[in-house]
Formats: sequence, C-alpha cells, structure tokens
Amino acid sequence: MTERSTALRPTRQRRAINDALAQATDFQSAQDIHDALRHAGEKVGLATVYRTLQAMAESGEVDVLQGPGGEASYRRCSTEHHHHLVCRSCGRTVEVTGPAVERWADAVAREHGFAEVSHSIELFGLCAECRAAG
Amino acid sequence: MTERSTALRPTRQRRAINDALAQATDFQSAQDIHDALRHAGEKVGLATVYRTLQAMAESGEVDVLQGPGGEASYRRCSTEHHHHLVCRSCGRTVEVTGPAVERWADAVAREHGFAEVSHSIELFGLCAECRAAG
DNA sequence: GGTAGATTTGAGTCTCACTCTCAACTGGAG
DNA sequence: CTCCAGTTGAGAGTGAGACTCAAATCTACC
Repeated sequence: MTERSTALRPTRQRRAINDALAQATDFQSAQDIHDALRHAGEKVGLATVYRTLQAMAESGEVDVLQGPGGEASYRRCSTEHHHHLVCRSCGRTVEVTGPAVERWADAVAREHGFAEVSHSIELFGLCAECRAAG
Repeated sequence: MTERSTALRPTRQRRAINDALAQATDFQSAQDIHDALRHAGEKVGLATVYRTLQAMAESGEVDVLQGPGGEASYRRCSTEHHHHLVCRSCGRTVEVTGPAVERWADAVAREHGFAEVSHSIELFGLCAECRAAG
C-alpha cells in the first residue's frame, strides 16, 4: 500500500543467498539453495529463501526458469535481455540473444492486436559433453 | 512392464474429456476440465482426467502450457508445429508460427554444440478487447 | 451372445513445492 | 543506545498432481 522506496535490507541471510547464487553457474531451485546454505553452515529458513529469491527475480537480479514439474529455478544472469539454452541432462546453461526473435515476437503480437507483450523463450537440448558421455 | 502396442482404449471417460476439450477454445487446466465434466453430469475421477490429459499431451493430441504457478493447461490445437499468443487477461489464444524462429533456435543450439534441441516459445500480452475494456 | 483377461477407473491418501502467519528478532537512523 | 519498520523462521496450510489397488469395463475370441 505505502511507498516502497527502501531497497532490500542487507541481512546475513540475504548475503548468504546472494553468495550461493554467485557460486552456482546453473539454475538452482529454492530447495537446492536452501540445502547448499545448510551444508555451508548458514542457517536460513526455507521461507526466507523463497521470499528472497522471488524478490530478486522481481527486481531482475536473477532469472527464473520454470521446470517441467512446475519447480522454479533461479540463476544470476547478465542484466541485459537474453534467453537460455539449457542442457536437459546436466543443466549446463548458456545465455543467448536473438534480436530477430524479439522483433518477430513484437510483430506477431501487433499483427493480432495484442499489446504489452512479454515472451518466454527457452531452448533445451543435449550439450556436446553429455552427448559424448552417452 | 509388457509391451504397450495397444492404442488408448476409447472409454466413456476419455470420450467425455475429448468432448470437453473440443468445446473449449482456450487453455484449460485439468481441474477446469474436471469441473466442466462434473457440471455436464459426467462423472469422471480427477486422477483419470490427469492421466488422460497427460497421455494426450504425450501423443501430441493436445498442447500443454505451463502456467506461472506451475499449473499445466491443455488445449486441442492444430497438429503442425506452432506457438501461442495468449491474452494474459482473458486467456484468448492465437496460434502463431514463425519459421524464422525455428531456424534461429536450431542455429543457436548447433553453434553451442547442443543437439536434440526442443524449444518452448510462448507470447503473452493483452488482446485488443481486454485493452478496450480497460 | 457369452466370457476370459487385460486395461482402466476412482476414492482416498500421499508428496512436494510453495505460501501464510505471527511472534521474536535485527540492523540502521537518529 | 534506542526505537521500530523491515525481516526472519517454525510450523501449519494450500493446491497440483502422483500413487494404490480393488472394482468396473472394454475387446477379443469362441
């Protein structure tokens, strides 16, 4: 209701979550992070992990990927607009961009009278290494 | 365990689910369908709805859309490859195609050594009508 | 048409991701 | 140091969907 001019307060927990994300290169679920934190000796409540991750996602600090089971995964990414190419076996993630795709999305949407268009574009495949490993 | 060479058996329940999908133009969740069936006087168990919908999705008979809450929605679509432009207010859905996008996806994947690439591309926006309705 | 045998059904239970609640806590401004 | 709004977390709640297994139902074959 009131103004939210204040930034997130840097608490021990938030710093811990931030660190965990910084060390990971692939998408991690909230539970993964919670586990990692626990193993690292940091006591952080699960609810806090969810809350923080969501806040970070909203502020664009991290990217969210909706897993097939409906499980959300988070990853610190570059701040510019991009999409992901994810190995469906090992989770290795590559950030990719495609100006052509953005233009296509806008054009198609406008053509059908839609506005305020956002898009969700993710690519899944098998990375070279996983393919070699069988 | 044994071979499953047999196609799906056409039971009353499956036919009912099929009909419900045929009448809907937008994406429906399993629970939506279950409700619709119930109101139509057809008694079908929720588990059966889930099972049937999943089977149909696997066989390509229907398309699946993963909602933001991780809720899966189903819709009977044309069998050729396409994507969706969905109104985030009323759910109105338009099927769109984009050869350019398909090509881009393949190119990007190959460029990074990925194979067996699938992609998930969905567009969300506000349709003209909803925009007018404010 | 009858019947045997495999498939399918569904009520209820269970899991799992995630949200909510609210009293206790904490870090930063003054 | 003190105050207090923002934050935390344990536990209970929610909701989608998976699982179980005895009973019901198709299909094939006679």
